[in-house]
Formats: sequence, structure tokens, C-alpha cells
Amino acid sequence: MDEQWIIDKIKAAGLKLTRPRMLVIEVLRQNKNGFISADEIFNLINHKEKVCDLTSIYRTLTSLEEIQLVEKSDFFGEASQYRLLSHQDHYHHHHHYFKCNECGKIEVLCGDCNVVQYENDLKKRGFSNLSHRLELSGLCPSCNK
Amino acid sequence: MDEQWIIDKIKAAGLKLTRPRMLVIEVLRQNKNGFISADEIFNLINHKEKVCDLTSIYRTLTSLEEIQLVEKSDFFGEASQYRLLSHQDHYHHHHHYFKCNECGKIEVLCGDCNVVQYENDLKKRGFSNLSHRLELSGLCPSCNK
DNA sequence: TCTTTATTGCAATCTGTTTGCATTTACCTT
DNA sequence: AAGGTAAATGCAAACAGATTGCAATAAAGA
Repeated sequence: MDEQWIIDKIKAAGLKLTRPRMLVIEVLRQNKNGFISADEIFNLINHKEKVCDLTSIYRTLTSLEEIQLVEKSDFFGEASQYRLLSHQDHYHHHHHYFKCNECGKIEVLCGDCNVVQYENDLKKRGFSNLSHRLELSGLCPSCNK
Repeated sequence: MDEQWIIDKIKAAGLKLTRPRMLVIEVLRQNKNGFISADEIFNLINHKEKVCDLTSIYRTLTSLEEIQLVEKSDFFGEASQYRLLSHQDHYHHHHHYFKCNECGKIEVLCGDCNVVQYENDLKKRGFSNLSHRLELSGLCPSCNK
């Protein structure tokens, strides 16, 4: 594992650099930009021999989410999916999601967010502290043939 | 129960007018425009004596969702919530949702949908069959004081 | 190396939901 | 109004995803 900033961030948060954590991070890194479930992480880590418990994976993911290294997505009531936030994500934090109905893959869409207009209208109606989540689905370019 | 169109719709779908179904619909009707979980429905129905099983409530909700009398919402990984679709909803079917972080209530927001622009951009990039779901959260007008 | 405290593995538990199956009920036919 | 049939029910068991308690272990500062 190279990415020093990840290690720095973990240490800065007062968390220990343990084996399960390193394994989880390594899997997340290899899954760059994609989402993956706790169970899938578990299977990838343990496919040769059992080296890490599922419980520890959940706990690791929760910790890493707390220090903003990981983002959790609950997409349409299915098992939660996780992804490693990139260095940039920390500063530019808002995303939209696309899930393909064919291959099931979840993509992060980086683009303009015109929902902000909508939020402004709501503020005028008395709402506050607004945040939102936009989830799209359909067919992704590769399944759309 | 008055609303004849509900009964008509159930019969038209070839479903029987059973007691559990009537009870569930009655609860949903009294909860007009709001979302409610299977468990809450169960408790409302059975608060005096047990007259209907939770299993039947789930099955009823599934059936009613299939014939588009009920809408299901999986909000941020919590228990699924359901609401009765109004007569109009059948014809004008797209909504956005707002969940208050304080009181937990989910509201249906009827308003313009400027996400359509965004979908058009995606179509140009090869995506198709797009649909979306917009979930907002924050403080609702009554909790925002 | 020693000590402390966080973290782990395991088993048990939980919540929300679904399934199998024998019994019951709505409702169509007569 | 009674009877037959397929659909719907209740109950118990199973399920999936996730969390918790606790004793054993391991990371990292002294």
C-alpha cells in the first residue's frame, strides 16, 4: 500500500493501523470509484483462507466512514455499499449516483447539480439545513446496446 | 370505507376483498399523504386485539404496490415505508421526498423536476431508460424554529 | 520489552422481511 | 342459499444484513 495520506488520516484520527483495516482499505483501493458491499469485501479478503471476520469489516467501515475516508450508500433498500473517498472528494464532497438495472453497477456521477435551485425554493417555504441525494437508474452505456 | 375507486381497482386486478386488505387500506387512508411502515400498520390494526398477522400486511402491501395502489419508499436504509397513492398520482406519477432530521416525517414534494435536464445530458453520454429518485433532508418548517 | 487501551474474533442477538404449508375464506356457480 | 375452488391467511421457521457483549489479542507509546 502506497497512498500515504490514507495512513496519515487514520493515525491523525487516533485509530490504530491494524491488519483488518489494512485489508479492507486495500480492497477498497482496488475497487477505485466503485461501490462494494461488506460481504463482497469479506469474500475478497478471505477467498484463500479466513484472515478477517465480517464483524471487523463492518466495524472498520463504520470507523472509516466516521473519519470521512469511506462513503456509505444505501441504494434502494439493498445491502449497503461502500467506497473509498478520494483525496479530492474531501474538498468537493457532493455526488450523484447511477445504478444500472442490467449489470447492477453503481457509478458516481460528477456533474453540475441543478437540485440547488430546488433547494432554494424550499428554503423560501420554511425548510432549512437542506441536503439531498439523487439516485438515477436505467441502462449504462455498456449495457445499452 | 367509502372510496369506491380503490375497491374497483382491487377487483379489476383480480384480487379478493379480504379483511386484512381492508384493514391495511383503512390505515393507509387515514395516513393520507404520509408514509408508514409495515410495523406501524400492524400496531395500529392490532392495538386492541390481534386481528391480522404481520405477514399478511407485508403481502397486502406487496400486492397493492403491484397494482399501483401503494408506493414503497426505502429511505436511507431504514425500514420500508408505504403510502396510498391518490387517484391523481396514477396519472401524474413522479415525486420527490423530503425527510425531516428532527421529527423523522417524510413528505411528498410536488414540484417541478429539473432533474430532467440532467437526464438529457446523460442520454447524450450513452445512458438510457433513465429514471430517478430525489430524496432531500433537513429541517421541515415546523421543526425549523 | 512492558503496559495500556483499542481492536479483534466469535457467538449470540437483532430487525425487517420472506417462505412453506396446512387451514380458512372470498366469491363464482348452481 | 349451499357448494366448490382457487386465492389468501396465520403461524412458525428461515432469511439477510447488521450489531453487540465479552474475553482474548495486538498496536503503539513509554
